[in-house]
Amino acid sequence: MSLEAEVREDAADRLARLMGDVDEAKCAVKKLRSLTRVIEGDDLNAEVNILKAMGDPCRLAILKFLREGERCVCEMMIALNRPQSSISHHLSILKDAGLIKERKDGKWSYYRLSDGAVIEIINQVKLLEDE
Amino acid sequence: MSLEAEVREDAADRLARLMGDVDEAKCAVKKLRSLTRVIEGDDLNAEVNILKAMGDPCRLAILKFLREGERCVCEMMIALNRPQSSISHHLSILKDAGLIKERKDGKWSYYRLSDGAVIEIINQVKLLEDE
DNA sequence: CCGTCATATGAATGAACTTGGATATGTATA
DNA sequence: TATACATATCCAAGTTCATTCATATGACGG
Repeated sequence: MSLEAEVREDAADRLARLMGDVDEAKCAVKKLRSLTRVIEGDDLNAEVNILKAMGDPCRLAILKFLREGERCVCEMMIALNRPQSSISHHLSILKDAGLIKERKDGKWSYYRLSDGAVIEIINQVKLLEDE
Repeated sequence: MSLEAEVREDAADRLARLMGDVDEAKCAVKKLRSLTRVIEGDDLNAEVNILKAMGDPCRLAILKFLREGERCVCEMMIALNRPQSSISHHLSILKDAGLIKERKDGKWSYYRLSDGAVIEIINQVKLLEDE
């Protein structure tokens, strides 16, 4: 039996003891695992990447800064008061996560939010924080 | 001059050169810094904590699991197939961030989402991911 | 082409985080 | 009071991540 299955078995045993009735417990385990499948049906990793990308002070500040519209790197350096390599690094993480889009124009790179959902997430987080 | 101020000065010089006009650049810098103040006016740290708490595969799965309602630790162990110490550890992070609430009943601890905003954030993240 | 400029990338360091086993805490039951 | 149990906390090890200096890339102007 795989290690993973053992872990499950252990937990299932607990539940059986908890519920008293073994058959009932088996049924409950079945239901729980079907929920697992629903959760894992989403691409958890992609979603985690988005949240991880937003979960950094510098990057969240960048996103908030971009609510106003398109901006270039040197403006962010001033507004956020960080070295260029830091801003550039964080921008690439945000871009990889699909949160922002880039437009190159000569020497300059301009960035903007890729979707209104980003603003919506920021707003909901603020709602949560205010409670 | 503080290191921080030097960084700003450096970036401001860049902008001045970029815009050609020093006075115009000073004005632009002023505007950028006022935006900074707006961004930092929010409690960035609290917001980052919320996003960081959500940005982990196990914790996001827990939150999705709790969409269905109140659950105890042993159910999460089965559904997410993780050792008890891991589930417990992640629950405490989610609780500290204010994302979930706890109810103790005898030996058992039950957890639930603390606010509908959590579900809303998860939905918006999924929207972003699907694009 | 050559130097300058805006931005990206590489590399090294240190801090923060996840993980899981071991142990502690606190509750119920006999 | 002693035991079993659910959950929390501790600890050590491995991993990921942010930071920033140094360097590379690629575009513009002379």
